[in-house]
Amino acid sequence: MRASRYFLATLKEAPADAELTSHKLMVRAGLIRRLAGGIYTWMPMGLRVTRKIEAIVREEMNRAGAIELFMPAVQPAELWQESGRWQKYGPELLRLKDRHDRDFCVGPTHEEVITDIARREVRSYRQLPVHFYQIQTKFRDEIRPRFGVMRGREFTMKDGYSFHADYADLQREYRNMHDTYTRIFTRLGLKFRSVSADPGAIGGTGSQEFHVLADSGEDAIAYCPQSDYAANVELAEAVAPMTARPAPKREMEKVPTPGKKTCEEVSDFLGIPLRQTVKSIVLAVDDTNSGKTRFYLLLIRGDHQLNETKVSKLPGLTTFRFATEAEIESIFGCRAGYIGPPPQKETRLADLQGRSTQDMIVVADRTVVAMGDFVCGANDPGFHYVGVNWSRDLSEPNSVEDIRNVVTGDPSPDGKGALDIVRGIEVGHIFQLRTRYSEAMKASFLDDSGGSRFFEMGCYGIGVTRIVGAAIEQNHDERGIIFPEPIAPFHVAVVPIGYGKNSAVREAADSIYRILTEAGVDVLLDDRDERPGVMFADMELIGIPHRIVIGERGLKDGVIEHQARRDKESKKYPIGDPLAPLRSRS
RNA sequence: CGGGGUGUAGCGCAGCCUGGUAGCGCACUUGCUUUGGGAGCAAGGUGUCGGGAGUUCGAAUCUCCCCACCCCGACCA
Repeated sequence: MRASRYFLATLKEAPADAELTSHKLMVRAGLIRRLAGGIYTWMPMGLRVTRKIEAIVREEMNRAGAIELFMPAVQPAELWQESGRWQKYGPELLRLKDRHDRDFCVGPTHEEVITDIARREVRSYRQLPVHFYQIQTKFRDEIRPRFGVMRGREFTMKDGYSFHADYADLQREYRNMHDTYTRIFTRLGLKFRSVSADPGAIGGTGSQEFHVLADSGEDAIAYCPQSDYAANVELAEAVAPMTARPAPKREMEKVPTPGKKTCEEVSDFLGIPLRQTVKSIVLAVDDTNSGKTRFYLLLIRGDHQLNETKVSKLPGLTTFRFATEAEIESIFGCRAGYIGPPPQKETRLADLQGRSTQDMIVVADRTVVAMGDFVCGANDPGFHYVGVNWSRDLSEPNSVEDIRNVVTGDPSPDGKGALDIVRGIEVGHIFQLRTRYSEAMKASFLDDSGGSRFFEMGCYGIGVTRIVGAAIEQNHDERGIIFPEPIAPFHVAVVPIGYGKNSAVREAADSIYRILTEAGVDVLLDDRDERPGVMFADMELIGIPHRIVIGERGLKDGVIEHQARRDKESKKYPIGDPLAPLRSRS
């Protein structure tokens, strides 16, 4: 490709709305342009990158035995009502009506459509297993789209769905996909890790995520360096402390803590370690049938964080919300910041609107029940208790659960060492759906004995457009993007100096361009006759892995200069074999 | 959804407090010079000052409403 006939859209400055490095670089390099919140045009240079990713994904999916098809982006509501997700999916599902006032949605995923295909087309176990996939545009109306293409509303995804006669065969394909995804991300040239994950909204049982490792990642991954344990922090189990609850050393005492609301503030103020404090979180569950609201008081250690995913899995707490400020005050008689578990022997703290702390269901984290002489709110504005102990000062909690995020140093759930935490960007996810959709949508086949059975299903996704952002997030420097070779828009930039006025340079550049192109190399010839600095800066910003410079200086000695994107300096090669610098590395 | 912030030329910004008819850098156009790391000089074009309503002799500037975008938060215990 000749730069003069292509469309470079590089920018010296990034738009002010771009925050994340990869987002800024993608806009500056002219890969994308924003059309609306979370909706982007893929400019020619960016499209080349996504196409290369798609090609690798497609090749590996085909190799793994999956079959490509293409499903509609717009889907009728009926299918979603059948699966129950028309109600469940919530506002992320972009709904629309056609001219006949019929309901449709723009597909955020395609389980319903593919299950419909399977129940119509697949009737016999002889047709199983089968794995369909597509590479297609999805739309999810994110609450807060951000980070450019990383959390966009419209994005490209490879989604595959497999159908099996029994669970064992589903597990076989699930492992096959785990291997395939590992191959794909390896081929893409990315540092990644697969982790156990929460199946979330899609539903089903087993699931693993593939994360590109990057400090700016939205997800936290807990892994054990001593074993192969790795899980999303949403899921990673915080095991109960081995140590028994210590015996009380001091009496419970109510101390003034004026204006100190957070555990950090109280800890600083009292000079007591943060890990000796307990924070109280009030959750509410609205019972839609009775119209009543149940309240839960969750207790976690001051330096820990609540894990909402774990909480939502507890019986009765599936649909929890945080209590409002007003609800907290009416129960505890004081503002959040000074609330705590109700001490024994103390009279009911408040009885406003018939609520009191005695009606609360107290759920303590596993760590908290092993604490002694701790600090918590006194349910009196401006006061906390110190030296609080279970049994002596407080009734035992109604239940003890794992409700916190694991932190660095926590024991690994497999008992083989301590956890470390890194950040990642989720670019792939594989699920065992089992019969979640086939049962809901009555998708069945006849087995070898003539009996009707529901399909065992798996589903497997890769965020194609997100990979572009993740790859850049992982590979960049102060000059711009450093694309891994397999996904770079061009493999080599040929930069002639003085193309417009020096015929020797021009002829050499044209010749090298021809040789490389004929050898099947993706070349961008910068024939714009710009000043060298401009061309160098553009090619580096775009992140083209190799640069070959042709100038009057080198021609005299019969050499061209090659510099890889990460190299500090260039190396000279004889002009006769322009493929040599690419061969010696690759 | 809640809170905060920002909307002025293609991009980045100043001007707003204290009202007087819009500016800087980059980019763009033309010419000359220059050409191994984002050139110099000269000339030039570019705006519904996010939208609407109001106050005023006069509004980018003050007031109100709306919209868009960005950030933070989602009860902080």
